[in-house]
Formats: sequence, C-alpha cells, structure tokens
Amino acid sequence: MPYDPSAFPPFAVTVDLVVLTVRKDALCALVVRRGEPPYQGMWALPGGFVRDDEDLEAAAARELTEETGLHPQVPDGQSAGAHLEQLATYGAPDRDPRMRVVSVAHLVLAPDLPSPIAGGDARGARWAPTETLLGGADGAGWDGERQAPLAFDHERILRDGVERARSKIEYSSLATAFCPSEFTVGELRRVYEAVWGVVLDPRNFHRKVTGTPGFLVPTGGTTTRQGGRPAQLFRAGGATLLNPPMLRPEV
Amino acid sequence: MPYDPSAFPPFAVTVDLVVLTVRKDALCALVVRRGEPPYQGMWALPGGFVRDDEDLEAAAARELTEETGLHPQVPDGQSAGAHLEQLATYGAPDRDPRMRVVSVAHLVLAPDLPSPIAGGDARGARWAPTETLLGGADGAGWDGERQAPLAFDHERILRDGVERARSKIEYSSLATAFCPSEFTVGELRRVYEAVWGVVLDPRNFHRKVTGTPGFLVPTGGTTTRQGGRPAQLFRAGGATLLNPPMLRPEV
DNA sequence: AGAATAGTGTCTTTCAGACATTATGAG
DNA sequence: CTCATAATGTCTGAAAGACACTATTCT
Repeated sequence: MPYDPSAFPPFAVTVDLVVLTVRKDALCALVVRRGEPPYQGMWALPGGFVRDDEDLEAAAARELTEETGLHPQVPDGQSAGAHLEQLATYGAPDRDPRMRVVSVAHLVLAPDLPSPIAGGDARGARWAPTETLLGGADGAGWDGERQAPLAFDHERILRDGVERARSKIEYSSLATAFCPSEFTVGELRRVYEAVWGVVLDPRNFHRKVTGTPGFLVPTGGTTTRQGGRPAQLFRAGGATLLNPPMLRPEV
Repeated sequence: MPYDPSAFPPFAVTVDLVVLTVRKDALCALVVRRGEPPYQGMWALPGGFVRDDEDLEAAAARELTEETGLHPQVPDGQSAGAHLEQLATYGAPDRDPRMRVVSVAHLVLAPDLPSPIAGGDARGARWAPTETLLGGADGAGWDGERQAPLAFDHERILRDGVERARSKIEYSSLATAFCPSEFTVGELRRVYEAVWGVVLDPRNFHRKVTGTPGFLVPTGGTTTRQGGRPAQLFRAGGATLLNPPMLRPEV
C-alpha cells in the first residue's frame, strides 16, 4: 500500500466541545441552537472547523473562548480556568449529510459561570442537565421530560464525555475543576454527588479528601454560604492523581 | 462563526496503530520501515489513509489485518482476536512536512504471534521492545542501546499508547488480550510484570485474580509448558471491569 | 536429590463503610 | 431554641502486602 499523499480523500476536520458544569446540584452541558440546516433549530454541541494552521487543542481552546469566555486552565491555581482535554474522534462516513467530516471531540470541565454564559455568543446557548439531554439509557429510569435529541451524533459524544468525567473524578483531582477557586469540602462533595448521581456520606468523604496529601490546601478562610456552621475554604492542591482513588458507590 | 462547509480547509486523515504484545517478558510494539520520504528508512508505526467511505475503526481494523493478519476481537471468547480501541488524535500543523495530516491513533493489544508476523507485509516489519523505542523518559534510567527515533510524532503516540495500556490493565481484564486463548495464572502475571516493568508476588497475584469473579474461567486442563508443577489453564471470563482494581506497585 | 514453578494459608496493616457526637452560625 | 451544616471520632469488615509452607513435575 504505497503512501501516496496526492491521492488522499479530502476531509473536513472539526472540533466539538462537551462543556460540563455543575449547576444547582445537577450535571449540565452547554448546548447551542443550530441556525442553519442540517438539523436547523435543534440543539447541538458547540464546535467548529479547525483552521488551516491551527493545532487541534488550539482550535478547541478558541471555540471554548468564543462560546463561553472561558480560557483553558493555566496552572497558576488562581484563575477560574477550565480543564480541557481531548475526548475522542468521531468519523462515521454519514455523520454529516453534507460531506465527510471528522470531529475531534474535547471535554471541558468548568466551574458554574455567572449567569447566562458570559462572553459567549448570546445566540441561543444554554446549560441543560445531561439527564435531560440523554435519554433513559443514561442513568437507569429517568422519567423527566425528554428533550428533543441532539443534532448529528452529538448525543453519543455527550454520553462519552459524561462517562469520561464520571470515571476521571474517581482517580484524579479533576472534580475541583467544577468548583470556584476557593470552595468547601461540602461543595466538593456535592460535585461528586451531582456527577455520579449518588449520595455520599459527608463524614467519610471529609476524611477521605482531607486525608489525601496534596488534594486540598486550606486557605485559612471560612464561609457560611451554605448555611450552618462555617466551613473551611480550600484550594486545589498540586496532586493530580488520587491514590487510592475515590470510590464510586455500587449501583 | 457561520458554518460554511464550502470553505473548509482540506485535511488528510490517517489511522496509525500502536500494536503491543508481550514477547520474551518484554512489552513490544510493531514497527515498519519506511520505504519513501519523508523519514525514508526510519521505523514508524503502521498506518495509512482512511478511505472515502470507511469508518475510522474500520480503517484501523483493515490496517491491522494488512500488517499482521490479526482480526479485531469478536466476543466469542475463542479466536485469537486482538483488542482494538481508539487511542487519541494527533494533528499538529507541522507533523507531516508534505501536507496537513490528522492521524487517529488506535491501540491494539495482541497475543504473541507465531514468529515473524504471519500474514503481514513482510516488507520490513518487526517487533521492538518499547523500552528500546522510547528514550530514557519512559521508565527511569534505561541504559540499553537507544534505537534511532521513530518517524513523525510516532514516539509521542507510542508513549501515549504504552501509558494507556499500563493504566487500562489496572482496572480492566484487558491483560488477557496479551495471552493466548488458554493461559495460566503465571503467564498472566508475567504479562503484568512485562507491561508495568515490575515484579509481583506470585501468591498475592494468584489470590487476587482467582478471587475476582468473572475474571478467569478454569478450562479444566493443565500445562507444564513453563516447567515445574502443572498449572491450571484458564480462559478470560466475561468480566471486563476489575473492581477493586489490580494495584500497580509504587515506584 | 535438586531445581523450578504452582497453589494454599497466615498475620498485619491500611482503609472504606456505617454511624455517634460535638461545634458553630442563621433565623 | 431550633435547624442546618461542618468537623471529629469509633468500630468493623474487606482486602492488600509480606512471607511460610506444601505440591508436582522434570532433569
């Protein structure tokens, strides 16, 4: 099979974004309304073409900024940067009816943003609970209203992104990417509960996260924004891998 | 940013394969010698263009069969099929000097094949220990001979593939993909030792794998192909996820 | 007999799960 | 005072790490 670069089939390459956040104790994804055919008027994941001289990750970061005003995390531990990583690539021949398009999906984990979507294209973008976007096959019996399905194969991509997020927070400290720069143990626990859709024991959770070296760094401050006794504030520590991992309860 | 399919930059899309196996207690990767520029004469990962009407996974499976004669696993638990999964996508603008190429890398875990590479393009393909292909940055101080670097960004791809394999056998039963259809506990342990580059306690390992439901199914047969006391033969069970996981020793 | 590998058992430590109790601030 | 949440502590059981011992075959 000779390597003949002049005889390759031409592809379009796009990046699609699965942008996840936790709002009101629910895992939500960013979706935009399509203004043109195909799938006009339907909700879809944000995304766009990779430019001629642009790296894949750079294209994903550019789309993220255009849609949300967020910037990918810089490791200064301060800014409300979002976590960005490549998710997977989707290239079924018929996934776009117009032409052959290969989409490199990326996963973004972001803290809850101040209202609509600051800095984003106001043009019909919104946060929707993943439980609503994904049919019943997501988490057992879901009986809420089923939203119209997403455009293209975006439901499949979203499902893969949610699954990646769920498994990654088990063995990494990435759950902190859903929190503001300073947060309490209880807020972090509610992130785990929202992403996994379970209830965790607050005492065991506290012991686990405060006992894992490098996971959380106390800032010295306290807050009562959740009501009740003032809680210590923490920042994400330097550790990225959790060993031993946080265990997701069975069933 | 209007979605204008007529104004997209054209890309070539390829699949590259990280095909791993365990030979003589070493983790090895399949590499082929390049017959043309660029990087003529250097070793590279096998791969090729995705065809016009071909899914990404189908392209990877086709390349795998062309190069090795292997077929991706069918879940009949019998055939010596290989495990195939998507790894990641690489698309730096300058990764191929001729044109803009996006490569969707796939990871293949295969049992040790009967000599050279049956059914493959005989044209200069060989198994090379990953330790030799990857410089020192792989596993601490490696003092063996350093092989000439791989073409393109294939060293980076190979490194990512090896890392994926190392972490996946922790929490899945995928290590059995490196074994023939029937194998002993000791042979499976040597797979873990080769992939992780560590020494495991045979007694604790035996307790762990035989005590995990669905991991191994005894076939009733025994073998003495390793010398010593005859060992029971097993086949891979239905379980795919290991819970709790197999723990990789520190350091 | 000696070497090599397989298989079982025991002790200890670590850690998750279950649950009680006290602490602190808001209304 | 009551309520809500935070924080610490105790007991128990599951499982990993370390290591001793027996079993079976080959040379």
